[in-house]
Amino acid sequence: MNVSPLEEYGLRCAVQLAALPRGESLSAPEIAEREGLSVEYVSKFMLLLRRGGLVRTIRGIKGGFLLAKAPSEIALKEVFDALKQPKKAPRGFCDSFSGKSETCVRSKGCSIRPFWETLSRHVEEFTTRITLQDLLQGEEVTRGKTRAIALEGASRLKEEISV
Amino acid sequence: MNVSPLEEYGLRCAVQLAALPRGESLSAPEIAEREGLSVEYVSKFMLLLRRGGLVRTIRGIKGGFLLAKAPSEIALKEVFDALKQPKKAPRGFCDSFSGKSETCVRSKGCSIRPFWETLSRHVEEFTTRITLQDLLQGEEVTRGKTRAIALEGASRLKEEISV
DNA sequence: TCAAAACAATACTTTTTTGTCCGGTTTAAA
DNA sequence: TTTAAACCGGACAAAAAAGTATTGTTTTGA
Repeated sequence: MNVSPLEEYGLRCAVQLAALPRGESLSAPEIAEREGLSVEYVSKFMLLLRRGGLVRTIRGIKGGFLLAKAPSEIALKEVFDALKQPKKAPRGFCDSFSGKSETCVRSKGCSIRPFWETLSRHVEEFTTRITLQDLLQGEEVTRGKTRAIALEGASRLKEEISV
Repeated sequence: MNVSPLEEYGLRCAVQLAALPRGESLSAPEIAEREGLSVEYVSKFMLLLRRGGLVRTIRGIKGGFLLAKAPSEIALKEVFDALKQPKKAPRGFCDSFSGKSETCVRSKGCSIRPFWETLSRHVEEFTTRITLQDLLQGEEVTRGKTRAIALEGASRLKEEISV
């Protein structure tokens, strides 16, 4: 239950692009310089982000990267999804079954799944609602928005319960 | 942002112990059998859980493992903490600074930290409040409790805001 | 007392992930 | 048309994590 380097650095690079004036681009060496990473490594993230449709590239000398959409249109979840390991499906509880068995031993009556599902849902809610724009606007806005999400989610729960 | 095998399997093994009648123990081969894991692997988890103070062991033939506390006294967070890699501090955003710099490049004005902190706090809230006992009691109870936690957290937020 | 079964702990192997390297293509400008 | 700077993308190396093996210690009971 932790953040992979790919996720952190990739998000940081995306934020760098989000901070640019609309229409401007940034080259890999420039991003690498700003984030203190190697150019090669940054290139790797950017390729993933491009394949995920979040970033457009300009080739040739004077080339670089820019966001494919406005920062306010890009949810953090999109960034994380783009950065996921290409082959590997993401691990949740119960996805994995252990070596000896053909399928999850507890396909039925799993004691862990309900907890895991609820938690995942909350995380997903956050990451789909917070955008690059929100991060740009800094601490105040991010905290404010997360509060709003929590409150709203809670009212929805209340309704579900009272029905 | 995913669950490590250690965390999942370790928690499962803990749940196996929680399901036992009070005072009874379970041997590594028995746990391994029930979870479809190798005995050696299970032993590894159990060692971590013991070092974390969550599990007591009985040595010798007829030996085994049992919880050191009542299932209702063991929060999931304790289990996860015990299973963390011994040396490695957990990765959060901003913990890591990249190769070239001595400290995090964005020690000040980090655009990612407030988001990350808020999310972590929520996750922590869940894992400290849900216990092994809750998992045992099944889907209904777990879902109900997670709802309650969400609602309560939201009211607290409301107070903070209105002050 | 001895053997069998179980925990203890560390070393080892395999797999996955992280991060780098390098030969290729594209494009702007001299 | 040549050159330099940048992206492309797969191969490769290094580090971390997952999972196994092994050797040793403890205890029960024949």
